[in-house]
Amino acid sequence: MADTLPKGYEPHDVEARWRRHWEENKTFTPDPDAPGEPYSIVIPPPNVTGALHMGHALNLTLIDVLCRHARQKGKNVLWAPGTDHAGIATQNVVERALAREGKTRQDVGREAFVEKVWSWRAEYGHRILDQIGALGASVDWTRLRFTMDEGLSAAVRKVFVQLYDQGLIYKGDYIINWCSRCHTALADDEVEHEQTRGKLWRVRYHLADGSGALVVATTRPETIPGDTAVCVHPEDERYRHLVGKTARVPVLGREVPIIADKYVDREFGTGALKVTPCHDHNDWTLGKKHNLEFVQVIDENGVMTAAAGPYAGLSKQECRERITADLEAAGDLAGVDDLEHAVGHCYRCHTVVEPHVSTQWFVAATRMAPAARAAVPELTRILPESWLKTYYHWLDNIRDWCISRQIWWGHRIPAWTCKACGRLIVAEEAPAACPACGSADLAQDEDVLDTWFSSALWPFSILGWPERTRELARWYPTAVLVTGFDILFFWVARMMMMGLHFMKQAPFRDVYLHALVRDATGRKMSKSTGNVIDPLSMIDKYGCDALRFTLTAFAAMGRDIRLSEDRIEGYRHFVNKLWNAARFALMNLPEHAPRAVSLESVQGLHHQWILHRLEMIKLDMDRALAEYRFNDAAQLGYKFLWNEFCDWYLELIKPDMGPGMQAAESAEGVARKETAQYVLWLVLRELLVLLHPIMPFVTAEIWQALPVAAGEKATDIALEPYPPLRPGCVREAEACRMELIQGVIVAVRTIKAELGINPGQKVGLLLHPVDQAQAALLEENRGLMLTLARLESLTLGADVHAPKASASAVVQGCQVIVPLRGAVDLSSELARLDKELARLEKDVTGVNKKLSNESFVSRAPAEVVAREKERATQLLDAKAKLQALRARFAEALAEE
RNA sequence: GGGCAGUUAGCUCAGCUGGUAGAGCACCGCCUUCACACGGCGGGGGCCACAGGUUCAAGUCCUGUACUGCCCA
Repeated sequence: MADTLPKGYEPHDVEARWRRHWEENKTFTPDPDAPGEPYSIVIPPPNVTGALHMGHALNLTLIDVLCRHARQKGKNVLWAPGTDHAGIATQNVVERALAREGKTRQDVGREAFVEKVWSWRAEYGHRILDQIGALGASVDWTRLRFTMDEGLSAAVRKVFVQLYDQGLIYKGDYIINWCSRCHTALADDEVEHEQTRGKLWRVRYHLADGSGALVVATTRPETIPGDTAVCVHPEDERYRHLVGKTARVPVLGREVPIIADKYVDREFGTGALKVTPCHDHNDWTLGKKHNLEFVQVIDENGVMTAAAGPYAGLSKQECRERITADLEAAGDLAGVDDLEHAVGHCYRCHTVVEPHVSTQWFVAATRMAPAARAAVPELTRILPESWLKTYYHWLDNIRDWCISRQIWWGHRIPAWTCKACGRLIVAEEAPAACPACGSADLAQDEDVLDTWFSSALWPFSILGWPERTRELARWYPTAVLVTGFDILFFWVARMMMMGLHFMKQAPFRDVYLHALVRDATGRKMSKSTGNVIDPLSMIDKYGCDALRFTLTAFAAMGRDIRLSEDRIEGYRHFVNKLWNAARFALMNLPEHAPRAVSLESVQGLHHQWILHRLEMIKLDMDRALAEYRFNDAAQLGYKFLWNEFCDWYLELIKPDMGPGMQAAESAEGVARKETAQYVLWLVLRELLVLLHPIMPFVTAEIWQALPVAAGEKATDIALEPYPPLRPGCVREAEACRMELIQGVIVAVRTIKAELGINPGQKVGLLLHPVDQAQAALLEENRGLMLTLARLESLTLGADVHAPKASASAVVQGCQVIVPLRGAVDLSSELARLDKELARLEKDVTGVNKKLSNESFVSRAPAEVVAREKERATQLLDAKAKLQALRARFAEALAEE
């Protein structure tokens, strides 16, 4: 007997030990010059000061499954880890910490503040990395990157300068989304629209010539001072006569033109729109188009400007209240309605976003998008395909990307203005003097870049670009990007643009978008709802492998995952099952690896069967993972281990193993035992390798406990190749024969259970086989049935007849008869037979209906018809036999 | 308003290219069988949202309806 394992699997020590082993041995650090097809994945970099949440756990688990599987397939795998500086989010965290000391970032100053963020990062930055390790992620820690690293920052500057020189980055006035709390611009997709209950005010605008008025509808009366036009639909009969006239802005009295544009929705409100170019995106477009005046009435703090006249100095909210009161007093408020409408919020702090005109930097995304669009699906596949349309739609309607942020934490924009002559200088390094006038009095742009700007370079910047490194040559483009669909725009599309532009190759062959992890009732997990399930406490409680298996098993393409703690607990049982199967194996294996036997010619139906099943699983699991069907891969492993390997195979080999069982100490008995040991050892080993990508720790632990050849040392399962295929072990016929044996065993168990016979009580069994071949098969495998059905005797042959008082069943045409004695409730057997007969009857009717359908027989494929006919024959045979048995039994009952 | 998903057992979900509806959990019996009670054996439970259509055959393909969710405006 080999080493033994503790009775229950205890993940803590095991996980810690293997983590250390893999890190110390640099197991997952690949050599760029090593052979093997390159396979690389970049980590979606988490926020450097963040903490691991369930979304990360899902993402990392799926990537890890792919990477470990790719290694098994002999690929040269690089999984590069790293973190993101997360500009706004990190700055907010540090600002909050300052606020606790009663200070603002302005109090400490820019330089000191940035220092503070760096020390914050030094203190908390390792937390998320440690958590990635705790999840078992097989990343290459030697290639850890951070978006603010010197190398990556240099890449950012180089990209910025090149794009600027190519005219793809420009500076300009534009209406952007402004968060007055974060005090910064936000990109379009950083604004979250939420249905909000608001009001729709109907305000009367008098015509300047005094000839009347028109009523305009607005959700934001505080912007009235900024109005520079009133707009109606050109075909709107109600207003057509007014176009070209002039209206007075209520309260302020300023005159503005009445214009016509098809943009106006005639159905909405009154069909007349007030135009405030500085405070609404669509109005901005209208203002540009119609050459309107641009009047800014709200500043970047949300306070009314001098241009707002009597309302100057008020907050937006105060202004709204005052102005509506004033309108009412003047009799120009025509009405107020409730309205449900979408209001933009900052995705970081949830403050209502204000459209705001200012000078910002932009990437000409409109010009870079076409290449990113054209790359899909030819160069890059997006999976599930349902996201294709969304990707196209976004790129087709893209606006230029605002990349400047008025914060301090991030890559400072590499642009300087000469204070002497006003010349703008864009350069990778700070220039010493102005190239135009020679002045050394240069001021660097105060803004930093959008975090996603550096993230967009991630697939090549972390490989060393712009240096022409071996890593870059070897691992770009990457094999697949695995990420959540929520950052398809933020990140994926932008990496596509940048990768195509700078590398001339799309950054990934595949993009696999996984679902969001939700709570058991389908709600998004969030701290405010208090429904988060913390992955680390789950690992602590149930083990990492249980969590990973759960996430993998639920990762069906295109669907959200509803997670609850008891699911994880459930899969812990699975981990434990594997553990105990291994314990059983160890108790029955020799000290050293069992002597090999030829698997292709192995004797014993149960061995042939399990080897056949193993071949099927290898093929199916490989295919499932190649197609990102993670849930199928998990399911295959689960069912094979539990329902085939444990439930049947381990039970079937017990007679081969044990002393006192059939395996006598004869030469034949020894041979049987050795065969069983070898097949058990081999199947378990290969099964461990198959499960390893999903459950790295428990499989590693069991693997090193299994016996190896004398003089050899246990290897690391993480380095094991995918089990080789053995076409010679594929045996459909034997698998079908095994099903007969299993069917007989189940029939006996069912009879016992339903007639109230204790499962442990041994009974006699009579079998009347359908033919000679079946008889031989049953005879050969009588030992299996004796043990698993718990029989005291087994008689089989064509001359076997059922005693009147016996329970019975039919399996593959074979009559299964259990003579009854003692205190057995006979009526329940009659009920059981009737139920079985009814079931058969239903099936017979169904098949007959098909077969009697003329067009089915003539039109369906011949093989389908043949299969149905075969089925009909079998059903009728079974029915006839069962009816005869029932008749005999009924007689017995009558004689009682 | 536009787009995309989803609707299958009490719950959570699988069902790829149409051919006998599945799993896990929950439930009901029985079992301290020498790997595992985090276990074993057996069992009940579904007009596959609704209405049409294509087909010999539809959970699966098409059209429409009704809810639910997400994204975009």
